Amino acid sequence: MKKIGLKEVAEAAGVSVATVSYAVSGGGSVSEKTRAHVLRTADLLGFIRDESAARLRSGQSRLIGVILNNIVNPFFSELVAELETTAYHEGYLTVLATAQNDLERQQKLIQSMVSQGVGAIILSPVHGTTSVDLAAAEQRNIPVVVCVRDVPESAATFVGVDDQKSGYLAAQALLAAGHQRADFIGGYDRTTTWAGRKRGIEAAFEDAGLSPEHCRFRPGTMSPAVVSEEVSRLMTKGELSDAIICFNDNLATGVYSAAQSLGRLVGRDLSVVGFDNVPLGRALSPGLTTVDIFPGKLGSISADTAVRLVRGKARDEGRENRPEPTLMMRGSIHSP
Amino acid sequence: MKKIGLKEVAEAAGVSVATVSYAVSGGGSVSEKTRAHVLRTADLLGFIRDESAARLRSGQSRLIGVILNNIVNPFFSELVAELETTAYHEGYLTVLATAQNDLERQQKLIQSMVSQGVGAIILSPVHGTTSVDLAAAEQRNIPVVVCVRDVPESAATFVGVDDQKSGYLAAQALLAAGHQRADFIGGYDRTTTWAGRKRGIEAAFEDAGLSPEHCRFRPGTMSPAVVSEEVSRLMTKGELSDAIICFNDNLATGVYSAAQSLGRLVGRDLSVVGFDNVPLGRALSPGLTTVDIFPGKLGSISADTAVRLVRGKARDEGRENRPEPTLMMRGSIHSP
DNA sequence: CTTTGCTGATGAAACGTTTCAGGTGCCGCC
DNA sequence: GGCGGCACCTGAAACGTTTCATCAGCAAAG
Repeated sequence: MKKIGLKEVAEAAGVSVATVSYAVSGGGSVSEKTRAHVLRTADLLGFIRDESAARLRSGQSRLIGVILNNIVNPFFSELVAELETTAYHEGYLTVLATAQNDLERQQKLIQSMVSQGVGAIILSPVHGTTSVDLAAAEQRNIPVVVCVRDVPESAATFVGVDDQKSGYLAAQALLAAGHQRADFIGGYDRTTTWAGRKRGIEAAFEDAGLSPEHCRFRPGTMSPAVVSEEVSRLMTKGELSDAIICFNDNLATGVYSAAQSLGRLVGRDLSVVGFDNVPLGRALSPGLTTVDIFPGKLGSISADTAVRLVRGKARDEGRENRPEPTLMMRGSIHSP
Repeated sequence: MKKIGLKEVAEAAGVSVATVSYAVSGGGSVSEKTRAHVLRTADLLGFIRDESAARLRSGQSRLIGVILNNIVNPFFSELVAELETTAYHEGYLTVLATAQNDLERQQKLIQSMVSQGVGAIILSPVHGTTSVDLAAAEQRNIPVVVCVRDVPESAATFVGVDDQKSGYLAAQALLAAGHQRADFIGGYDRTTTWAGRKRGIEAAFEDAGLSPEHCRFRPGTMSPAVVSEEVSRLMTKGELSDAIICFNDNLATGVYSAAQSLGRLVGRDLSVVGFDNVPLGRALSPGLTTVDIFPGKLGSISADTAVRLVRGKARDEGRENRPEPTLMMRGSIHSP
């Protein structure tokens, strides 16, 4: 079973290799008749174009690299799902990899992706990423789209929501219900996302005439299990307020299970609010009040931006269509 | 900023292109001294190997294709997460795409992946997939690993659990609690997975001395929202038993929210059991009793199998280490 | 009739690697 | 001193595609 390449098709169709190439890739000038004929023989023989060779020669890639921390978090599942779908419709395949909070691994992944010849990289950076970490890609003229978390002082295009506004909305929801204190649990404090939300929360407290000290900030984890353990511990020691802002919905499940095992009821004994608005939050009982940051939309915007950059369009367009964070009210907030 | 290839490194190091190639790829015979010298200059210049060219020439790929229906289902998130991690450690990158229950799309994806030159394809097939759908890959000698659901009459390696046993365990859990009837909700009846579980459930009823007719089979959806709607409808009409087997944990969340909106309590007024054992099930209250089929393990086994096949090892090894489905008891079952 | 221009088709040179078939030089052995 | 053998290195031919420069043919214009 010999491999079918342009050459084989050309022979069978009685034309030159160049003509076949133009016919299948739609370029050049080929008469309608020969084009049809070539295409017919091509898929008669089962011709499949070799993108490796095409990329080598033309430098154009139909591959987009995606690097993120952890795809198990439903926020990223949703993001990736939409990202992949829009990329597919634009004719691109996605190479997916997870960096798992490991800067060195992220580094290697960027290298590998460049090596594989992706046309662009969509990156949700590990905390601690700096602009020099993106150099490997940018040296080779591979555009980078930074996603969800920004990387400081980088010129790369950023796709994400206004974190400060998100934080403000979350805190405001609790304050409006009459809470005077809160705890902000989870996340990594070295990310721009965490820092932005913190500022927003503080601003909300100030606008309500309360010192920002009324909110305790407890970053450090992205694992629901750890949050659950931490909340249990703090709660039994009485060191926790009854208003909890979780860094994301996924972590909020940790609060729910801690509450359950201590016999407290979310929405009656304590208030919880999250970020992301993933489907999971609707399944919890009571439903989780959360700040919707439209994970799916972030995915499709990232993909769109990436393909625009691959195709060499201007860097700045599309920077404006960032979704607006929106409060999604459900039953997890009570009035003290 | 010119591109740095073997040639540039060769010039800078004062050796031939061939030597550089051998040095960076570890083959051939190169003295330790020159190898070290070459490697040093290589990363001084920031050399990054072009895998497209390498693949073109050698036919060896460091890419593994993964095609599944829907990555939003946490079962698949877990599977993909482990898959990607083990592939990474073996030196492979994964190209991820979703077929979204669309046979034609799956077809195109297989083509694209072959075209991109993946070394193997891991496929969780759309319902209705037959062995001819895999021809495009197998003609080009690209091994296919079929995952979770099998494709009938295919020679491809299969990685998945014993579905019949899983179904048996789920039903048995309900029967042991004293239930006499049940409803099996969700899933697609044309998949081997659904059919296997159905057989297992029927077997359990028979072993308990009950006619299999005591269980109603209601396949047709993979969406929690649809399940929720369906359960609400059937429940208010009184057409539903109080023992529900959900095709997977993700769908079970639909039952939870339906129950909540109708004022019924899972674990007191009705029993629910799922399949998969994803983290989500622990966050629900009460915790979801489920049949663990080890999504992560399935992912890593698939990856392992795929790289073994890429490297040309025998087809049959490793078929035996399939995980055993295991019942995971939590609070979602009551005794009527 | 010659020139110009245009359409459709082609030959051949890249792209960056791998890898085969040699080619040096050097050592040790008879 | 000649020779085989070894370790190390190199030139050059592929791999399958894109794409530039060219060309044949033909019609319209001069």
